[in-house]
Amino acid sequence: MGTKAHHPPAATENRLLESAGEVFAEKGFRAATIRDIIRRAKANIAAVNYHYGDKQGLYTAVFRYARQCCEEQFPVDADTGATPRERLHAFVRSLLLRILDHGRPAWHWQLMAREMMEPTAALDEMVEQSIRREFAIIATIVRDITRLDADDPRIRLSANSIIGQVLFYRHAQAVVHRLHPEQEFARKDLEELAIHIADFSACALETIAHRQTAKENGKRRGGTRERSA
Amino acid sequence: MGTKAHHPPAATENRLLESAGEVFAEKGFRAATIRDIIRRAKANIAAVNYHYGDKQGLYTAVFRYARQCCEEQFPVDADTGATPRERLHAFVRSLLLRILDHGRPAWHWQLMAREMMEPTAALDEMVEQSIRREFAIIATIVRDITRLDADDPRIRLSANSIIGQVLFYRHAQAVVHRLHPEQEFARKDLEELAIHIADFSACALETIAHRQTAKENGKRRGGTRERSA
DNA sequence: TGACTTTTCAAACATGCGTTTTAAACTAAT
DNA sequence: ATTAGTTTAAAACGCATGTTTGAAAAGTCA
Repeated sequence: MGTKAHHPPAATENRLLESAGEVFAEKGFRAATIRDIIRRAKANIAAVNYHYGDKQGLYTAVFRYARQCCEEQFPVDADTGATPRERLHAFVRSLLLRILDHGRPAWHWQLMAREMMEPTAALDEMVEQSIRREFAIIATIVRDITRLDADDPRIRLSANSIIGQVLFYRHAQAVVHRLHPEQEFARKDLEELAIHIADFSACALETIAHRQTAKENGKRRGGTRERSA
Repeated sequence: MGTKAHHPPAATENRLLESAGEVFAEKGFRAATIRDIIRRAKANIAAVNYHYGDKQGLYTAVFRYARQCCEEQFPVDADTGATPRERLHAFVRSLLLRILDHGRPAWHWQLMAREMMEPTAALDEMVEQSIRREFAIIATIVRDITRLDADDPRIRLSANSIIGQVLFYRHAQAVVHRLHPEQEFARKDLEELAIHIADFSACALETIAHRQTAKENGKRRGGTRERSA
């Protein structure tokens, strides 16, 4: 009851979700004001309470809306590319573009970044329904390149390393801009950035892979682990 | 006028800075309330306006205080270790411990992480007086390992990759915990983590270095750049 | 059209916030 | 002890915010 009975409308609800997404992403949950949201949405102030109960209800609705948009716009391209190295590049590129591309749903990932830093209940839902799946994909790629055992902790660590390199440009964007003002992140720059991160990571993973095969070849010779520094 | 004329006191000011640091780090500037701060500091509500003018003044004071504490507690250990690889490990370890160690000034880096995401004027000061110097250090290490030209963009990109791997565990801490609840970040785990990140990065950098020397040896043969995928 | 539901609207309410004010308590020098 | 200067204390002010209210408007179906 309430959410049906009209096909063309729901326009206010959509405008509300879009505006709320922008404002929540820009200001954060607390600093965002309902009055600002409804002004952008050209709606009345009581609309948010009528449709979503209260501010928190609107917030969680925005989150569901964002995830839904993200998924239909960027289907998880797990099998793009034949070689593991190509799949690594595809993964990095996809994540990087989603995070930084100045395209339409620009606020989705800004919201997610906020949640990562200051988690609410919305983050749990997001982890279980999106992030865990993505992590499994990159973990598989890492495993294919390194040929490590599935439960080797280095797989998890390496996957974190790769994701961390990408997310850096979202979380520390302000610092990067201040540190290197000349660097602008147009589409072309993002492509080069994706190539670097994928290459950087692939080099590391392949070295680990070589160690692994070397150890397997000389199994009997020694049980000690090699170290770096 | 006002900040002298008493040696033993200034106790309220210090308690105010400590409490404010905690609260600002936990809640963010906007969500933090003066009443919460002065309650923890066991001070009167007018104290913050008397000593720092207003809430914003307290915030910037807290930032200066945090940077000062950080610097005297963790002097930049640029020359620790002989080989570039050892220096890389020392750098990563130092940054990782500062960011995640549950030691005393726990809120300093949480504050910084907030500033990175939602920059105010305080970030500019921080970039110029701390971050830029740290970035130069890691850039030098990268250059020593790869032997790239000082102005090669790959140096900047690789430095970002290294820092990104470390900062990931601060910025996405909530996600990491939800994804792998079994992983706890005690001191021992942090040491292992530092070894992984340093090793992962060193492997990547050394592969880049090998490419570089190979290219220098066969200079005349071709001007095309090698690509990854 | 006319009863009925759903949505929009403007105004008011209650609360928590940063800030100001006024005075009291304390400290130290004369 | 008196005085001047500094710090603390409690109460109040003004304002912006989330939320509620009650009625008007729009839409739906007979």
